[in-house]
Amino acid sequence: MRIGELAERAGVSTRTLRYYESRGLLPARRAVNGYRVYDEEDVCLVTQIRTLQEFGFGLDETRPFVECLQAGYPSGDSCPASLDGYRQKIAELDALIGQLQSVRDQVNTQLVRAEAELPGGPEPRCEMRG
Amino acid sequence: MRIGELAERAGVSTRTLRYYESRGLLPARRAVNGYRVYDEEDVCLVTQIRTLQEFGFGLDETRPFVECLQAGYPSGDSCPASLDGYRQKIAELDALIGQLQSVRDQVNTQLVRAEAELPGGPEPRCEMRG
DNA sequence: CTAAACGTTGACGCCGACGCGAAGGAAAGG
DNA sequence: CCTTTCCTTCGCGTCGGCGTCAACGTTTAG
Repeated sequence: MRIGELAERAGVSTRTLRYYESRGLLPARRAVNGYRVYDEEDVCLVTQIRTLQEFGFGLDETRPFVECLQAGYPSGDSCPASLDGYRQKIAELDALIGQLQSVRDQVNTQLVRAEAELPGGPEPRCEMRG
Repeated sequence: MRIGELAERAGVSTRTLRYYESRGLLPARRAVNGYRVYDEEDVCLVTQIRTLQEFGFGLDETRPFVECLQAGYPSGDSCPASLDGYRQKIAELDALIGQLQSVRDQVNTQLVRAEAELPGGPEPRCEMRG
């Protein structure tokens, strides 16, 4: 299988595949003419990467999963390092969600206050209410 | 007041102020020697921008607030357009938080499944379980 | 034989909000 | 006069994950 077929089967662009290779994920054998050659497992590998990307994983963060597959395990999350990757991402998401919730509440507070002040008079000019 | 003083009083870099000017926010009068000249209101203006930035507003999204202040209103959110800015940002935050919650749950599901499979046998090789 | 459809490497573009450095003018103090 | 500090504009670098040429070689179908 060459890069075009892999790209189509994995639902990504050839540019993406070459980029993955340049980043050290997805190594490729080469044919005599220099063309990259892939096998069935590489489809899984790329699919794994894509799924994690949708979960917000950066390419570097997919590495444990990729290495797990390359080591011959049945799925990318068959290794402890991958599970840690999941746990860390969950922690990051929780932290981020918490921050966003906090910001959301602050903005909402500002909105409510501003709505209450609108009908009122001129109010003090140029206040630092952050 | 020149750019250095404004920068210090507003807690930003001079580079940032020049950038704001280049983006059409924070216009500056010029002294005969070409130096930028600011007044007290500009401190409020920059402070307003900074606060919104902390809320995740892009520079363009701060424009209604800035124009509101420039129009002479007591605070950046004294105008209807600013309130709409708040509302839209809240909506964006809610949407984002919802997506992140969804992703978090999906990752957690994967984690639980993978943890359950780890102790088990070899399992099918190279599955597309996303 | 030729054109189309693949493949290769290399390198610039994008987005946002600046950081950072160059090369120079201007003001203030000793 | 000299030094320091401030100011000016210009323009590249950053980060991630590619998109999009360019310029060229290979394979395949007609």
